[in-house]
This record gives sequence, C-alpha cells and structure tokens, in this order.
Amino acid sequence: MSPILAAAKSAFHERGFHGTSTRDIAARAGVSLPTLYYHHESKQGMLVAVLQAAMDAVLSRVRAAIAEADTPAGQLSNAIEAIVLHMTADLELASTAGEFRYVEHDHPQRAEYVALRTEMEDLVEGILQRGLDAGDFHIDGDIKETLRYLLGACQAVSIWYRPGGARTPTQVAQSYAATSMRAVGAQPNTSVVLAPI
Amino acid sequence: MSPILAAAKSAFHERGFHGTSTRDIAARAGVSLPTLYYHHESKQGMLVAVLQAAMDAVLSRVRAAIAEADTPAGQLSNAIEAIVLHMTADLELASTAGEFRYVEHDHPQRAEYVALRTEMEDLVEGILQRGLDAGDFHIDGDIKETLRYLLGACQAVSIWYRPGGARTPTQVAQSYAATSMRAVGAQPNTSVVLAPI
Amino acid sequence: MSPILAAAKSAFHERGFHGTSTRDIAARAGVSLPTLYYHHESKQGMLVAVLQAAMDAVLSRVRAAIAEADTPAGQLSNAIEAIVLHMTADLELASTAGEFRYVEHDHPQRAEYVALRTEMEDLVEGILQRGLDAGDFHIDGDIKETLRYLLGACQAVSIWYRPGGARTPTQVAQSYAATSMRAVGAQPNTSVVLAPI
Amino acid sequence: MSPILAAAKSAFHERGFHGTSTRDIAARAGVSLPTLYYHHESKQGMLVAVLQAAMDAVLSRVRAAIAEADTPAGQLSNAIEAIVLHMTADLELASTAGEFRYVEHDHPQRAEYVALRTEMEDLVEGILQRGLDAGDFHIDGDIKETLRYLLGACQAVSIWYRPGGARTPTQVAQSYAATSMRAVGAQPNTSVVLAPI
DNA sequence: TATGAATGAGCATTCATTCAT
DNA sequence: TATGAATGAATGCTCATTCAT
Repeated sequence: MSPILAAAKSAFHERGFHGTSTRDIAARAGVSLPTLYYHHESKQGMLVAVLQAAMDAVLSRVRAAIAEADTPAGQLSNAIEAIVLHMTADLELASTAGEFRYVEHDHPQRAEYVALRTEMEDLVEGILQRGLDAGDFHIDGDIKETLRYLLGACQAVSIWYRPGGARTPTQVAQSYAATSMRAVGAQPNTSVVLAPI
Repeated sequence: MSPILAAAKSAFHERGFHGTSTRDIAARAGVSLPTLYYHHESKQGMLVAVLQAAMDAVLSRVRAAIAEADTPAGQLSNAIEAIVLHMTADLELASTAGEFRYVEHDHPQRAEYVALRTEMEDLVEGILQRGLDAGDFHIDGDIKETLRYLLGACQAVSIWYRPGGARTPTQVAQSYAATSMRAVGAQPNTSVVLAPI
Repeated sequence: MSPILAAAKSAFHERGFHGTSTRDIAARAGVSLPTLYYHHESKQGMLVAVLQAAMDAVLSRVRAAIAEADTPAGQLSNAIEAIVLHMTADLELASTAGEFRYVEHDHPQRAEYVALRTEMEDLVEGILQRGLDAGDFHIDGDIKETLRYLLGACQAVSIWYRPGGARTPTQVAQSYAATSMRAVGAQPNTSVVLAPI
Repeated sequence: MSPILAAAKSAFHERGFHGTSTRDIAARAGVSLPTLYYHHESKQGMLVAVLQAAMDAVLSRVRAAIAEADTPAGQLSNAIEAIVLHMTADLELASTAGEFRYVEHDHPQRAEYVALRTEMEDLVEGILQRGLDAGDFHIDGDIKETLRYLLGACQAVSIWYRPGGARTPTQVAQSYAATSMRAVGAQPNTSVVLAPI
C-alpha cells in the first residue's frame, strides 16, 4: 500500500471520510496536496482504493481459512477467526469498511467492491447452509439473519479493539469463533488454530 | 423530539455527522439557519442531544425488559429483544450511535452519555455474570468479550435493517434473542415476547 | 445594479470571465467572498445577471429609438445610434456580451438571454426588410449577412472606444449611423438626433 | 503550424485563453505536459505564437489583395475580401485575435504583434485616404472611425460564421466587400474576385 | 526530445457560526 | 422567536510550471 493510501486509511479511521480533509492526508503522507491528485482521481477514489485493499485482504484470508477445514463447523470457526484476525491485524484498514456508505452510487468501482463483499458473505452463508443440511448447525430464524448476526459481531471488533489491550488477537479470534459456533448450535472447534496475521 | 432534532437525526443517519451541513438540517427542519443556533449551541450540540435521546430510549427499554423476567436467561433474552426493537423502531435514531466518536473529548455532555452507555453495558454484563454464576450460561473466553460480541451483533442491525423488508421487527428481535441465548450456552427462552415498539 | 454585479461587470470587462476570480469580484465590491454566494448562485450566475442587464438596457433603448421614427431609414439610423450609445455609455457592461459564449448550454437563464438577443436582432432585421420592400434600402447579398455586418461593426465599438477620447459618444453614434445608412444604400438621415445616454 | 500550436489554437478558440488549461492543450496535441514547455516558454508564449501566425497570414493576404488592384475602390474591395476569407478559412486561428488583450504588456513579442496589426490597419487606412483624396470615397466623420467600422464588421465574422452554413466563404467575402464599398460611398467593385483560401 | 512526478499558489465554493434587527 | 445578511476559515480540487531522468 502506497504512503498516500496508508495515510488516507489512517485518516479515515481516525476522523471518518467526511471528517478527513485532503490536506490531512497529504500531511500524513508527507506530500503536497496536488501530489494526491496526481496519483488518485479524488478523495473518494482514495476511499475506494482503501476499501478494495481491505476487502481483498479479508477475502483472501477467509478463502484460505475455509480451505484449511473440511467440515462446516471447522470452516465456520476458521472463517470467523480469519475475519477477526483481519480486524485486529490492521484496525485502520478494517474500520474503513463503515465508510463505504459514502461512496457515491455511480462510482465506477462501487459495484466491484459490492461484488467482493457479496462473495465473502456468500462464502460464509454457504458454510451455514451446508452445516444446516448436514445437521451440524441448529438455528432458528432466517439463515441470512444469522449470517448478519455473526458478521455484525465480527465487524464491531474494529470499534472496541485496541492493540496492546488485555487480550491478544489470537485470543479474541478464538473466543469469537467459539461464541459463533455456539450461536449456530455447533460444538466449538478446537482442533485448528489459525496463525495470527 | 423537536423538529430540529428530528431533522438532525435524519441527516446524521443519511450522511453522517461530518457529511451533514447545518444548512441540511435547517432545510429539513424548515427553519432558517440562525434558528438552529437559537435552540442549540452548535452542530455538535445537536449530535449530543440526539445521542442522548437514543441512549435514554434504549436504556429505559432495556431496564424494563430486564425487570420483566427473573432468570438470567429470561433477562438476557428480553434485553436483546429490547435492543433490537429499539434499532428497528427508529433506525435513524439508533444509527447515530456510531457518530459518537466525533463528539469532542471535552464536550460537557460527553461524560454523561458515556455513563449512560456504560450503565447499559453493565446491565447486560450483570445478567451474563449472574447467568454464569448460576450455571445457566456457558461461555469460554472473557465475559466482556462476550458482552461486546452480543452488543456488536445488535448494533449492526442498524446497518442492514430496512423497514418493510422480509422480516418484521419482532421476528428479527426474537431471532437475535434466540441466537444470543445459544451464543452464551443457554436454552432459548420462548416464554416472554416483548411487544414491538 | 448592485455593488456586487457592478464589481463583476467591471472585472469581466478587464479580465474576461475566466480571467476573473471570485476574489477579484469580492474585493472590488468591498465584501467578503461568501457574501458573493449569499446573493448569487455562482460566478456564472453573476455573468448571466450582468449579461441580462446589458441586454435589457440595449433592447429598451433600441425599442425606444425605433419608436421615435416612422421610416425605415429613420428607424435604422436611430437604432444604430442607440446601440452605439449603449456601447459608449457603459463600456464595461456592453463589453461583457462577448463572454456569453462561456455560459454553459444548460444554464437556466441562457435561453432567456438568447431570446432577448434574438428579439433585438429581429427588430433590426425587420427594419432592413421594410426598407428593402419600400425601395429605401439597396443591398446585395443576404439580408441576415447585412444585419450581421451592421451589428458586428457596432459590437466592435466596445473593443476600441475609450471614454475621454477624441470623439464624443454622440459623434461616434452619428458617424456609425451615417456609415450604416450608406452601407444599406440609403440616404443618411440627419433630422433626428438621439440624446446621449 | 506545429501540432502543439494547432492544439492551442483550437483550445483558445473553444474556451478562450484563460479558460484553456495547459493540460487541455497537451491532451489535444497528444503530448505530455512538459513537452509543451520544451517547445514554448509558457502558455502565454503559445498564445503569442498563434496570434502572430494569424497576423502573418492575414497581413500577407491583404498585401497581396491590395497589390492585385490599382484603384482605391478595387484595393478596398480586395482587402475586405481577403480579410473575410482569412476569417472563414481558419475560424479557430482568426478568432484568437480577441484573446490578444490577455497578452501581458511587457511580453517580448507583444510590440511586434501590435506593429503588424498597425501595419495592416495602416494599409487599409491608406486606401481610404487615397480614395477620399481621389474623390472616389465619400464618408462623413473620422477616417479612423470608418476604418474601425469596416474592420469591426469583418472581425465579427469569426463570431457568427460556421463552416458548412448557407453561404460559402466567397459569397460572404463578396457580400462584405460590396457592403463596405457602399459604406464608404463608392461603387461596388465587381471586376476582381479573389480565390477562396 | 520527451515525460513521470511533483509543487506553491490559486481556484470556485461551502463550512459553522454570528450579529443586527 | 426568528431571520436576512454577513464572514473567517476551510473545503476539494486545479492551475501553470518545474525538475530529475
């Protein structure tokens, strides 16, 4: 990630998209204002670039995490761990996801980002579905609602987690995975532990 | 809630605090710009007023929901339902909670808001503690982590929920309550159903 | 004309629309920059307002000038005098007509301005037509081409005329009227002299 | 004319000097921005170069047009035709003359340009003077005023003329020449017809 | 000859806020 | 209570120009 995008990421994390000025970003990146525009179309373009980097990162981690297990329970546990580890590994990056709402509807890369996000949601939904079909999971209510419940809990990690706190990323990830397993009526999976990012 | 605060609430929901201009708010409220300042100290003052209204609402509902049950399981189920119903009852109001981070640290009412929020977290944490002590709940990991897991899942409702969707507020609330019960290793509570807000 | 529009008129005259900054205008008007925007939509809005004032002025003068004569020759002579007097009376105002090309095609008032301009052209063209029909005028070539020839000569006055020069506005106007009469093959009209503006 | 100057000419025609950015010019010319500065001192330098090319073109045509006739009437008619043909032959080139006002007063080539323009004006003024002396022309008012009248009418051609319209360049030129002859009280000259450029 | 990368200065416009009424 | 009018400061962005390569 370029110094400019790293600066944008950091600024968006601290102040939000609309609370961040392009001068903020330039100062953090140690470049002049016009240099920002030599490398990026607009402030919104920087946001989209950061969002895509974040989504690329989490998506590839989730894919890998799923591939490392062969039961729905193992896959869900691994996926939740991967998502939480993504959150804690780069809080600034992960937290910008909430700023997606400020991307204009007709932005060229918006649909692309949504497609990636949908792909990730579909990956987890697929696990849920297979776990239900196999009788490994037991939920009531809508499968999509359960999906949102799980992903919502994980998303919130970026709100409260601070590095150097009482719990390590690995501890948080394992705890969230175990809680998620219970939430879908499965036995907690303890066999595989993902390495911290 | 005054027309001005209702306008602010709506604007903050749609565009975020920094994305909302005072002209936005005045136009939505149908008043002139200076009228805003007759009733409120600043834009930030309007945000704080909205946040407090939201916290007052959810806190009183959660208190009432807890009082209606006498077991940790029943209380937790009711509390989750209350929180989710609060989210769905006034999406615009509930969603502004995320804008709290933009309240300046030395704002007079900031501590007050934090105290209310802490009170609500403590209420739910107390339920968890009593449920664990009684052997009704079974979690691993930190109790505060579990608390954040549950509240994070609920908070996210304001991100994806849209009125008029496939699921009614009551359905969502019951589904979230049931999932939360499983998440803490308790039997789903089906006896009490809160009325929609 | 408001101080702001007078400032804009003067600045557009000296530096052209694109060469004029809104700070130029504000400084000339003795107001702050935002005050400009309290009274006008945009820089372009100020240009349009100035253009319309100019067109209103010349159109009403031309209408009156035509009404004061009852032969095509007298009307043409008077109309040319009126146009030239308009040019010399407020050089800054008249010279902005050339900036019309920078008004965006979809500007709300653009069509309105064009309509007024067309009305003025039609007034003069009508005189030409009646003079030709009556045998008072003798041209070869297209009537519209002759119209453009006459109006083009008059328009150029704003390029070279400077107040306080060797010739008074009245002298210029009479000279232009006489030359125009010859250009359309009519006898110079010497009976009526318009008062200077 | 180099691709860069051709691009500048076209851009200045469409948007004016101040409305044209160097990026506009570079993009039209298909070169990078610094390449512009390898070939030209500044944006203003490009304007001056275009202006000189235009003046060189019209001046040589007018000189030749005058040389082809031996009476003031013939010379004036030919000169007007030459000027109008110059306008219609390269509208973009001719129309930039109006941007001369944006050349800074101390620009090295400014005086040179003014000298050429004065030479052209003097050529036509000389014709007028000789025609008056010979009793071929009859004007009232100032000779310089008549000069400006004629040149102003011609200059305006670049404002309204569009290639492919109802009238050919030759028709316009002849019509303008004939009108100009009448304007100076001379008989229209029909003997010599300049070839279109 | 050409250009990728950079920048100080400036652009039109909007910001939250105030004040006289 | 309310607002027309105003503004200092900042906004996102572009300008003409330069420099190292």
